[in-house]
Amino acid sequence: MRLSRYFMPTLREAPSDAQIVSHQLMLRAGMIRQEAAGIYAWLPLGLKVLKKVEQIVREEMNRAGAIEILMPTLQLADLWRESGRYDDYGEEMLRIKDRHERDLLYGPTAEEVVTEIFRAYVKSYKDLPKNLYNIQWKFRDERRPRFGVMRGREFLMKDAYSFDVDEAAARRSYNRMFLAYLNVYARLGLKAIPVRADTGPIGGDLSHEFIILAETGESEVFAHRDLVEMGAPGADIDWNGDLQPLVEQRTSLYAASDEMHNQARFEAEAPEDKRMNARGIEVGHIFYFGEKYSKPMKALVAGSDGVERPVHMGSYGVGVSRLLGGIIEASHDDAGIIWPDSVAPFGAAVVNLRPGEASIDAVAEQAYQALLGAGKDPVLDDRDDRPGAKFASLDLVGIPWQLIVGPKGVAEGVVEIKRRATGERQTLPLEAAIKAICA
RNA sequence: CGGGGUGUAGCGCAGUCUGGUAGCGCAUCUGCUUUGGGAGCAGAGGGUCGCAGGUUCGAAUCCUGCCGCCCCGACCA
Repeated sequence: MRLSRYFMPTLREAPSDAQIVSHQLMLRAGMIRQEAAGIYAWLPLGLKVLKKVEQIVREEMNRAGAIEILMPTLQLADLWRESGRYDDYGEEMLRIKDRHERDLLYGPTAEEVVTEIFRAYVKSYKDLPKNLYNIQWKFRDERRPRFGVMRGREFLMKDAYSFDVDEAAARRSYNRMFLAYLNVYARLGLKAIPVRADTGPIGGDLSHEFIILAETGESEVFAHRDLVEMGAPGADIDWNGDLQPLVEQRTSLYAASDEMHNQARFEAEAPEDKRMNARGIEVGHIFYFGEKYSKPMKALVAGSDGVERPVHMGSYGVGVSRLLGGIIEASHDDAGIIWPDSVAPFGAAVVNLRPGEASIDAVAEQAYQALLGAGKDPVLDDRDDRPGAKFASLDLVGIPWQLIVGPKGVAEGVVEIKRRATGERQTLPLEAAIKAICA
């Protein structure tokens, strides 16, 4: 991609409606455009990052044995009447009528739909367990949308739903998602803490929220330091094996958000030098809810004894669009966004300081082709701008590497590379520069 | 939904109190100079002042109503 032909409308100043840094930077970087309160159009750069985050979530879901489907955004109210939630959900549900005066709604979540799908086909314990997920736009008509994509009304969510024969089996499904979530956040360059969440009327210990650490985060989190340092389990664990020890390792250490926090317990369970008090952003929520939907909606499976019983379900959400805001909150500086390599809109930018000057163009093109061939998803900055303007906008949008091709270097047979995250620069021959970026 | 604010060019803002027909910076366009961290000079284009009524010789400015958006609170991925 050539920047001279791309659509990357960066702004020098942040629009005044944006209060938090991630919102300001997403607007300034030309990633999103607000179309209504809490509703955004995704511009090329924002869309690229959104797709990369989405793909990482997808890969980790698949790895953990979940199966992707795609459910509709518009749902029939009758399904929600079956579960009893149509009247309970309140003003946050966007209700719509079609031309036949049928009640529809723009889905805020999909338990009803997925349960309807499941019950239509699955009748036996032999077909369990199953985990179906989708990555789809949701709508919640928040009273007060804010913080850009962190608290929008329309948002992209990955929601997975597990189906099991009993609670013990459901726990195994839960464990897979628990660990898969940690892998997702790790790949996104985030430090995530699973904290016990309120299970409401269901009870039990099977509900966790995942909070990523960010100094500007909205919620407060208290945790044992070792939990953060322990990190993710990694891709190569035995997903069909017993995951309980790995989960227990991470749930036995103290971790709580402010509303669940108990200072006395914290002090009892973590020595003073291990007590961490930080700020974070909630980016995932998993819970087991048993027969809450399967019972009223008659999603029954026959057990080995031939008796039909409601299937045990759990649901697992990740706010995909929200994660973009979360990543930026966790990773930025005064100059702009610092994308982790895994989700950066472009892997590297080749900065041509003198577009139109044949000798420089040739080296820039060569660098660009080399990075392209190496699969780095590069962009060529051939804009007719001053160097300072180019550097500033590339820093702003957070491209991890800049490969700078200018007259001085080309005369000496070298280029310069700059790492966005650290500001570190190196002057190298082109070959070595490419190698360093691809390392 | 309660409280507070705000709406003037793509973005950031002044002008409103005290009515006289709209301005500044950035961005855009043209020309020249410049070229390693958001350049300089000269010139140009762009706004039914959120919408609808009303008062007035005259309304961005005063009055009424509506709408949008933002912030604080209560609720959520």
